[in-house]
Amino acid sequence: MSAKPEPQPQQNHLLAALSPEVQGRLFPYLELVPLPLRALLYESKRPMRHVYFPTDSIVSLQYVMENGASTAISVVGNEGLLGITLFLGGESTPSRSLVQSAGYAYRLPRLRVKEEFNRHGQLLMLMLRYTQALITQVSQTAVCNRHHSIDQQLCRWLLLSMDRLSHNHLTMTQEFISHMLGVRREGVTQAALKLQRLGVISYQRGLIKVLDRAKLETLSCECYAVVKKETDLLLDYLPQRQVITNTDAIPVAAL
Amino acid sequence: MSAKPEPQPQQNHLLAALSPEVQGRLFPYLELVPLPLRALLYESKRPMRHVYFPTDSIVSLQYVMENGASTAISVVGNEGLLGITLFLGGESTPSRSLVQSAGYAYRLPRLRVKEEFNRHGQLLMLMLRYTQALITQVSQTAVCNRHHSIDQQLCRWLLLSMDRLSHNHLTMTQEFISHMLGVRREGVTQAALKLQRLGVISYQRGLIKVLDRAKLETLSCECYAVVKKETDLLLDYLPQRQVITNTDAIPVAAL
DNA sequence: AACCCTCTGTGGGCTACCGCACATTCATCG
DNA sequence: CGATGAATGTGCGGTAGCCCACAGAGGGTT
Repeated sequence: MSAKPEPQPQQNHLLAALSPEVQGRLFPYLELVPLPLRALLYESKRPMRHVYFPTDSIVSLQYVMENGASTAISVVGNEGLLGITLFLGGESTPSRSLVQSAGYAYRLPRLRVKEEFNRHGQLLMLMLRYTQALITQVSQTAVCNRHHSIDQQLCRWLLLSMDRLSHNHLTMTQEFISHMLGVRREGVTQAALKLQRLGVISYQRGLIKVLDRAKLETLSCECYAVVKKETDLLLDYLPQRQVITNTDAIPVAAL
Repeated sequence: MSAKPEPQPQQNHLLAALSPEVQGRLFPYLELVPLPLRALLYESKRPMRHVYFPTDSIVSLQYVMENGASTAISVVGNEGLLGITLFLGGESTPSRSLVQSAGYAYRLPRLRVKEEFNRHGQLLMLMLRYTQALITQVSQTAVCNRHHSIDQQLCRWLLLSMDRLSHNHLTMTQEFISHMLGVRREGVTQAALKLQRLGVISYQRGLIKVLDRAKLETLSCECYAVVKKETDLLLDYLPQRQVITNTDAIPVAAL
């Protein structure tokens, strides 16, 4: 911990896209919190107290069923935030948020979020726009679950995770991935073996290294590209601060 | 058409939940449009021009893949609206909206929606709250696609559709349902046969009658109940107009 | 009445994935 | 340094859903 640089709020793309004025109001209330592997940010059906903005961590939204089986419906990293339910008007969701890659996040108490919302400005707009991207990801997960093989889904999962990290390795076991994809562990083993034999990845005991990202993309189903495109659109839309100056009206695009 | 009563805006639960004041502002701009079976409200990636509030029609949100295969990710009827993308800040989505049960909807031009949004009042709050319910439905579809049998999914689908109609019969062929669920037509035939033999439904050439709704619910997976509960929560939350009086601040629940 | 087209039912072979059981490898820790 | 437990590899039978081909069965039309 000694020499490791502390994450900055700007590492989160949404926080970075806010104008200096809004940043000035909000940043004093940001709290840096470490997110250890497998921590639960939100339990299913429990009230939420903060909105989280990951800097270098990855968090998965997971639906857990009655029999304990689960499926991840989206992956959130420094491109997004956790807690959209708070501003959508609910207190909780049927899903839970599980840390999939350890790191840090900044969090904002829900009261501060409420205050900022009542200004009807950038933060609201950003969160709405992000919600759009999230819906795309969840929808595409539904499609992928129906139509694509475990092999393809593993590629999609690896790519989505890689995009949210600054390095080319992931710390997660096959067992863990199987829970994320909602499939058997053995199925993941088979898929991972294929990828390793193709020289696309290498791994051992919970450490996965991506060796050939381009090939990984060709092996993935179209679902990854669709989600990536939406996420990139979001980023294109955000960082132009000079455009986002009106804090009185919500700039609903193209209306 | 002669004796058939014209649908009223209040048949849509969201429109009905608006205060008289907001209704007074918006209703003059509502346009009643017939939605014939299999009409497309929004094409994938095409700009949207209106927000639609179904009264007695049912519309499905569908994702279509490169090879033409498709899956419906949600069902929208008089409990909701179509076009959340417009206020989330996008111009289009990768999905399309297909009329699954003919009927009517009221629609509002996007400029009117924008105007009403800039008041930061009830309409925005309603749409946010509805978005929450929609996300739940999409997520649960993802889970269902992964974990449940065609039999169970057919039950879920029939129940979701029934809830949005005032009668107990559906006009849709097995072929059509198969496209909605993203499975083969023969798979739907098998599932439908089982339900018919159990006396739960009867059908012939595109007309399905639900005979034993209670049993249909027991045969369905938990996904239906989860979605139903969220939708009901939405309805509980909305119709108390006396509570929703502040049109200056967004009443973000529980913040 | 004959025809046609849509909708529904059925069968056979195939594959992906599941559930289960167990073997093997590797890192860590006493 | 050997033991222990977690992570990964493998095999086998079962099954749900796929693809393909085709056979009835109604309903509507001419």
